[in-house]
Amino acid sequence: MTTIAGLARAGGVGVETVRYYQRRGLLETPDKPGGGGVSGGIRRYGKTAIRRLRFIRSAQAAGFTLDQIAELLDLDASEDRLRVRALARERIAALDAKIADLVAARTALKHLAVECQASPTGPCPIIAAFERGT
Amino acid sequence: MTTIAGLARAGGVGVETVRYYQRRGLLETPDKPGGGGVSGGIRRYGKTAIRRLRFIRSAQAAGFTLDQIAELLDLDASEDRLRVRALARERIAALDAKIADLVAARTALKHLAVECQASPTGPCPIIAAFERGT
DNA sequence: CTTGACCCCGTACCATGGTACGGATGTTAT
DNA sequence: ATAACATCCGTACCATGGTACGGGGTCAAG
Repeated sequence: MTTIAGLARAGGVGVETVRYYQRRGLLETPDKPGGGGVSGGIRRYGKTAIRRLRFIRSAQAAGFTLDQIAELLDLDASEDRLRVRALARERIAALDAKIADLVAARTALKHLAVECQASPTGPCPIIAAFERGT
Repeated sequence: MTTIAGLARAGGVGVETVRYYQRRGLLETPDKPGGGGVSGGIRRYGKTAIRRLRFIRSAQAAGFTLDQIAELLDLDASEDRLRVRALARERIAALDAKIADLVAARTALKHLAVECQASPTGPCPIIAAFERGT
């Protein structure tokens, strides 16, 4: 049981980020303590919260948006594995597309950089390629 | 010589995007015509503008930010090829890092998806992996 | 019983790359 | 000359994922 700062530390994020996730509905905001109607002041977070925060971070690392992560968290509760797999497949396809784009860009740029170094006269091939719309 | 709509079409972007690039200083805003002080109304764009717009689009495809593209455009004028190569190398390194991240995410996710399909009992491996922080 | 550190909450702001609105003015076709 | 349409320009808004601010409350140590 820690405070919000401890939770944030456990998840490797800032306190403000935790609060942001709460606003987004990704993390729940626990009730304040004070067993008898006393409006106690400071919320406490347990292992569930930490697990959830880690979930968010690693799903994010897999490229899911916060909206998609919200859905995954719901699916965690509903155990709809088909839908989870569908989301995973979608994400894989998107990652494949993105990777292909980046590899193409990288290859082209690398080629141009080599060319530019090799031929120090005339217009810069990198700039020229961009001007041709390549 | 076309209007802003023609320029936008030539670059495959919307008119508002052209105007946005102008605001960002990436494209110049030509003087309005009207040779004798008459404040003529409609700006005209030539091949230079089209080339510049294409430049922006293709540099963007290589992952440069608009700020970096602004610098590249300046370098185009100054012919500082060393700096251009430096920017290109930076970009290549960033692309490599990004690609590695995405490939790792893709591989992990793919693995989990297969696993999830293979073992339809117990907790969903995809969800479980995220909860472990993988 | 005060000081200092931390928490709470609403609200505002940031970067990035646009997209939309709307009144005024310009241009073109009929 | 008048309707229809495009351009101009300032300004506001959008999504995404945060980050910062400021006034007030709470809590533990000294």
